Amino acid sequence: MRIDKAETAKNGSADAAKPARGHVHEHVLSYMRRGLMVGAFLPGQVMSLRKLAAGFGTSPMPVREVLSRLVAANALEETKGGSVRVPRLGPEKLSDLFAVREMLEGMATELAAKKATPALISQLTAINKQLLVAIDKRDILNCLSYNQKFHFTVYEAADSEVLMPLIESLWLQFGPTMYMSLLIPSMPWNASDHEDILAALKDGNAAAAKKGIVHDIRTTCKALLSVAGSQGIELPFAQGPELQFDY
Amino acid sequence: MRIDKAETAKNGSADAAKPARGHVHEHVLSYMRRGLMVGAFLPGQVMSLRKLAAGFGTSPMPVREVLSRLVAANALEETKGGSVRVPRLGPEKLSDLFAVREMLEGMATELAAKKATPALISQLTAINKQLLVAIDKRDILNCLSYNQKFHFTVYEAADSEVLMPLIESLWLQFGPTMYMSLLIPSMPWNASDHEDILAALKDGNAAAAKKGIVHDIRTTCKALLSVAGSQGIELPFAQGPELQFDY
DNA sequence: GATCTCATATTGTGATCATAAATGAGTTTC
DNA sequence: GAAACTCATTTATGATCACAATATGAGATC
Repeated sequence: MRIDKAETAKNGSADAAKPARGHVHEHVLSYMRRGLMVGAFLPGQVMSLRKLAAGFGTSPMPVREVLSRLVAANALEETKGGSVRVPRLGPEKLSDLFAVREMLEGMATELAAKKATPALISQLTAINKQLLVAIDKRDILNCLSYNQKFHFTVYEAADSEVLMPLIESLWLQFGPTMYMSLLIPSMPWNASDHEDILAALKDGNAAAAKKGIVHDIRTTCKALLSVAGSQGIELPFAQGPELQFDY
Repeated sequence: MRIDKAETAKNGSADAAKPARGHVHEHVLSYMRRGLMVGAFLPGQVMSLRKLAAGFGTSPMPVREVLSRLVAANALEETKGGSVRVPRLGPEKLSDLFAVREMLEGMATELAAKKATPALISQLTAINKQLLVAIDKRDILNCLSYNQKFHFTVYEAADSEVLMPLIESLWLQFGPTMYMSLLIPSMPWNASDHEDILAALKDGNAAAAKKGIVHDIRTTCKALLSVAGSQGIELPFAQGPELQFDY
């Protein structure tokens, strides 16, 4: 897809199909955030400003802003040449990342448990049911989506404007690696801890809920490290799949 | 200071005094990061793209990128109109912020204590001595500078690429409020916990070091909340002082 | 005297351009 | 045959422009 100069330059004429009124970068940002968490971009992949812009059908400007923000959130890193790419996470950084996850997400879960409502619990139950379906179908995209939705729904209930952005930053960082690891046959797919978390939330047992999340995170980390250690996680694709999933 | 069209447009001619070779935004970013931590910008202050650019003697472009990144780091917030400003922190957000600080910086200190070298300890001792001088002279800028340098030197020793950016994000968030509070006469200035931390590091006592940092953070939080609660923290300046300090 | 209205100035946003660095392919050389 | 060099393409970057939305301030009205 290419940018047609004649169309973009005189966008003031016709082209009523342009609802984007000065908030193009928001759309690009949310797309890329979701894409990072769900496997649209792979570790090591370099992001070309112009190519991405062409893909979105915009000028490079909004994409520049978005990439800047993602670099600031440590979701992307800049190369020596000024390009940005999806970071490759080594074992040390991966365990660092997950140790901080345990801390932050454990704290958020504890807070959330103290404010949990029946509505929240039924919502989480529904999400988890959809997650189980995705796991059963071995549908990576929806698996990642619903797992993310489950966790973030819990954390959202903590109602902390400070914790949430930090947690999001962490998820953006390990998202691409997580996707890669799910492609490896030996990687275990399970959401068994979610049941315990739900039970703890029903009981209003904050400590147990926290313990459940921490265990979930620790299990994921171990699985990730084992597949990252055995084989070098190097896959044949240069680009992830189309970003289409029903969440 | 204004941008002279004739000079900037044809920068390829003479003007050998332009070391900035495609890394202008880096300079702007580090300046603004430090400025936020040290009181060059005040809570509620709106940042004008063009005015800032004129102040830096550049086009608005590098400033746009920097402001974007600071928004992404939650150091600045965007208004409804698309402008960005320094956030005003309410008591709830302030205590949220400091609760997370305790967690993250406590963890970093624990890690640092396990890797502490004599060189680090003597370095910290020197910084703390300078901090005490700044406190004695009631020099706000250097007080904030050296306090920040003390803390960050500890955290840097933890050697975690994950923790450090998160902690920096937190400091950028409470920096302006911290500066404001130091202007209030009733605000206590002390670094008494730093001695305990140094002692704990010398002993290789990670738990004690962590406890020291947590106590330091908690004390700061209480002081901040008390002055924020009593008076509404509203100061006569529209802009902070010039950014000049010898750190 | 306070409020509303409207003209003006200022703002951010996206597009485009110029430039220099970096990348990569192609060729040459040892 | 492998290493190194050259050149063309692609890259990000900063500056500038056009436009729409917002904020500002003066003037008129109640």
